[in-house]
Amino acid sequence: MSQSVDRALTLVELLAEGPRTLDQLAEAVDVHKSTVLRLLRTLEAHRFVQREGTRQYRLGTALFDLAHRSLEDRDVRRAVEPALRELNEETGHTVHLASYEDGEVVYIDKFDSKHQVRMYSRIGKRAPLHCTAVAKVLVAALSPAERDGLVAHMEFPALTANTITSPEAYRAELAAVAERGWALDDREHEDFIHCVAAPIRDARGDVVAAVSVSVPVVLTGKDGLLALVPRLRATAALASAACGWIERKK
Amino acid sequence: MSQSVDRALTLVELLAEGPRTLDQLAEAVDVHKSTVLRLLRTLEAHRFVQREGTRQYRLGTALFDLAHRSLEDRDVRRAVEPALRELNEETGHTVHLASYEDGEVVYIDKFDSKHQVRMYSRIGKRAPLHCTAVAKVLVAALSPAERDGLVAHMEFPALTANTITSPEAYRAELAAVAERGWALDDREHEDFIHCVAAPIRDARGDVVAAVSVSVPVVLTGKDGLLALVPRLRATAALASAACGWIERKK
DNA sequence: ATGTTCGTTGCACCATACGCAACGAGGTGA
DNA sequence: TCACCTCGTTGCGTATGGTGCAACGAACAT
Repeated sequence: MSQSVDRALTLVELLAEGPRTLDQLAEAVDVHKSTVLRLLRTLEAHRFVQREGTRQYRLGTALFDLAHRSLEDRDVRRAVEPALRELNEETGHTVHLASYEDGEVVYIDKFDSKHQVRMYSRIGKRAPLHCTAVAKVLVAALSPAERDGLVAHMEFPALTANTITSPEAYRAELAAVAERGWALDDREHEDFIHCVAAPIRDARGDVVAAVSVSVPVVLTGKDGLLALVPRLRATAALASAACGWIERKK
Repeated sequence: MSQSVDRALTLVELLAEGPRTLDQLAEAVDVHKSTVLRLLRTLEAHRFVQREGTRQYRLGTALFDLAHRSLEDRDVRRAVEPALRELNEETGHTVHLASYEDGEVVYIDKFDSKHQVRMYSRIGKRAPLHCTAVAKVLVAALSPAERDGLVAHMEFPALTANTITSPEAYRAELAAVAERGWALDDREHEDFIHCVAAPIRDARGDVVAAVSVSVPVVLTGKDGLLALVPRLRATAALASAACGWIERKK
């Protein structure tokens, strides 16, 4: 561990709480102010901090650059893996991670159920848009224009008795999903399985993926499934945090 | 300048371009890999970088925290001042910065016209919602619910012959503003002045303020005013960048 | 004017960050 | 299976670079 780097980073963290003067910083990290000054100068040269007026330091603009640039090549799958694994281990049910790309919803990660009864799915598989919870979440998050274009060209084959089979009903469902922040697949895809899904957001608030829990009906009735929603949303929140999302108060 | 801090920050900047291995980093900054390892460990302890698998380093999540936290207490006015000042000096016209809070639009900064003909306004003054360009921009950016609530309780006194005097016309105007990304006040507030305004966004893309240019009609006709729009939008983009906004490609 | 509170500079010392070289783990090819 | 190669990791001795000190200077207040 490098002492000076450690101190410099501590300074940055302190400044995250608001602007500080040199003396305040020196006292907070318990280092001589001349030392703090040198560290700040180095940080300033890299635009990690900037001076405000003559006696105030604050965080610099490099942090925005860095945060955003790292987001771009950040692999969502890897970032959210721990959160999803935990959900899978805690509930024992199948957990899916899906993302939307070019008019399709694709499963990009999967954690198998620990129960005997499993469902078939695999990474890379395309999810039907009209009867899966993840697709509902992802489509509901699209821009109105893109969403309308997509829905206009969709087909609605009835896979079970509960499948949504009309664009109108689907649009209404999407609106409901967007409103409440999670989606339900109530045996709309397969007779013996139902799911709930929630969105994962990045630093900008854009929905970058959806996480779902799939449960065989024989194991858990609808009430039991809905009881999982808070746990699911907690996972989605954790996963979003790993992608840079910070919930904005008020 | 502190050598180790300097090197550590350089490492962070390198990692912003994508994940790297220890050797790559050592070579890039031209220091021994054992040294780089120690720096990375320190950075890792502060969550500035994180390991991906066993032989990949990438930026850590602390950067998101920091970037967002610094945004919150960041003073928009101070951040965008240089951009607005430049617009004012270049065009010579009055430039306003306004923000929305609790149902009101307030001028929070102002750069006076250099021409003889000035307009009256002051920092802290409330802008009429129905007939100013800044208000149109800010109200158009509200959530549908908040916007509807606001418009429902608005009054539409006719201040000039051009003032919008009905909720319906105002709603249509807001939609047009949202669509094209800037707003016009075509002598709707005062007979002898017209304005254009554009939104300023933060890192999350939320509209945090609006910048406007106000021009006396005697100086510049409507064509001349509209010719200022590209310049205005450039300023808004610059100001947004200072608030952390990064335009997303595609 | 006088005092106070900051940021800033030069300097001498020694802690600390450094490079080196050797080790170990994990992967690859024959 | 073994040998080889490529990385990350560790311990160590050294001198470089970071540190605290004390004095200076600027800005502001009394």
